[in-house]
Amino acid sequence: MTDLTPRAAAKRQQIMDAALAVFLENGYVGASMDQVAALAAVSKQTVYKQFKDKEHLFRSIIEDVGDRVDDPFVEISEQVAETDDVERAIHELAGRFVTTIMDPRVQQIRRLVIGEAVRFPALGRAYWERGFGRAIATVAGCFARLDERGLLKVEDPMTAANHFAGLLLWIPSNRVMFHGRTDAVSAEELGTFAASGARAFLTAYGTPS
Amino acid sequence: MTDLTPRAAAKRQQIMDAALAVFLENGYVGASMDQVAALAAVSKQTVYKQFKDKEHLFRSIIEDVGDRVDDPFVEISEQVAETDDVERAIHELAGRFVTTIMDPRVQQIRRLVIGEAVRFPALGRAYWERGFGRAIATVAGCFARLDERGLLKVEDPMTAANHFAGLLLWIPSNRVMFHGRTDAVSAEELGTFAASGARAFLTAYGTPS
DNA sequence: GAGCTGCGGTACTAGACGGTACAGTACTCA
DNA sequence: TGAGTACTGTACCGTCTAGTACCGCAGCTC
Repeated sequence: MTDLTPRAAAKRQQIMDAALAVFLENGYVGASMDQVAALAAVSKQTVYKQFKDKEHLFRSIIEDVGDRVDDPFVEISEQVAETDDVERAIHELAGRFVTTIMDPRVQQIRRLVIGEAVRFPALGRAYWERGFGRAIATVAGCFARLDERGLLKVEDPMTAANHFAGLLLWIPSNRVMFHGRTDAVSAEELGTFAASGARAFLTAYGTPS
Repeated sequence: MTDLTPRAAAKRQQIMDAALAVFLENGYVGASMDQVAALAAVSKQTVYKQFKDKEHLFRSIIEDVGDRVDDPFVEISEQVAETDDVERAIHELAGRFVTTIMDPRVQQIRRLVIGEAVRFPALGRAYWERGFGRAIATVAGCFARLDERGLLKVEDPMTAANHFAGLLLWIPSNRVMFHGRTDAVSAEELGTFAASGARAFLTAYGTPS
C-alpha cells in the first residue's frame, strides 16, 4: 500500500473509516459494500480499486486498528513503578486501566472481532496479542519492578497482571458484551469496579505493611 | 408451543438442534434456513410451520439453551460453605468453576450471543442473567456463609464472587473468544489458571490464619 | 490545450437469501 | 379402511449481495 497519491490516500482513509463504522454496526456478513461506499461518499469502483475484496477490506481495517494502539499504559506504568505510595498508585492505574479498556470504541471492536473469530481466527489472535497483550506486558513489567522494590509481592508478573485485569474488567466487560450497548455501564460504576478491584488486588499482592 | 404431537415435538427438537449448530458455525446472518432444514433432515416447510421466521427460531434456541442451564454449582457450593478446610474447598470450587464455564459448548454459545448482542440486546441480557448471573449468585451465597463462619473475610459477597470469576476466567475466556477455537486452552492450562486464581482469591479474601 | 489517469454513477451479472405455493406422499387415529 | 393431518420435494418470488463493465467527467502533466 505504498506509493499512493495524496488524493488516493485520503480516499483510502475515508473508505476505512466508513467500513469500520459499517462493520461495527452490522458485523462482517451483515455489512454490504454498497453501504461502505455510500458512507464513504465514494464509488464502489474506488473501493475495489483499493481493496481486492470484502475480506481484504475487513482484514486491513482490523489490522490497522490493532497497529494504531500504541500502548497507552507505558507512561503511567513507569510512574507507578517508581512510586512511594503503592496503594494510591495502584488505584490510579486501575482507574486509567478501566476507563481506557472500557472505552465504547474499544468495546465495539472487541465485540466485532470476537463475533468473527471463527471466520478469521488468525486475525482475532493477532488483534488480541498486539492490543491487549502488550498492555498486559507493560503492566506486568511495572509489577515486577514493584516486587523488586519490595512494595508488592509478585512471583509471576504476567499472571499478576492478568489477575489485575480480571479483577477490574470481568464485570463491566461482560455487561457491555452481553447488553450490546456501550452505555450499559456508567462512569460511576466503572469507578466502583476499579476501586474494589484495586483493593482486592492490593490485598492479594501487597506486602504486609 | 404446548399441544404438540410426539412426532411434531421430535421434529421440533431436530430443527432446534440443527439450527443451533448452524448458528454456532455461521452466526445469525451467515446461517441460512436451507442449511438448517437440510441438517435437520426436514423440509423447509416444516421449519416454517414450527417457527414463524428466522428471528423467532433464533430467539427460541437461545432462550431454550438459557433455560436448560440448571445451576451446576448449587451442590458444590453447599459443600464448600460447610467445609472445614477452606483452602482445599476453594481450590475444588475453582476447578469445577473453570471446567464448567470453559466447556467448549458454553463458550461457543457465549461467542454467538456476544456477536449478536447488538441485533438482540434483550436476548443477550437475559442469557447472561439467567445463565452466569445465577451461578455467581450461588457462589456469592457460599462466600457469605464462609464469612459468617469466619473462614473468609467478605464484605460484599456479589463483588467477591465476581472477583473470583474474574481471577479464574479472564485469561482462558479471552483466549478462547479471540482464538475462535475451543481448543485454544488445554486442560492442563485450565488447571494452572484455576490454581493461581484460587490462590490469589484466598490471599485477597481469606482470614489471616 | 492534448492526453492521461483517477474517480463517480449507473447498470449489470450471477448467485444466495428468506419466505411461500403446491402437488404428492407418509403417517395417525377412528 | 378411510378421512384428515403432517410432512416432503421442488419450484418459485422478490430482494439483496459481491463484484464487474462501461461511460463520462474532473484534474493533473507536458
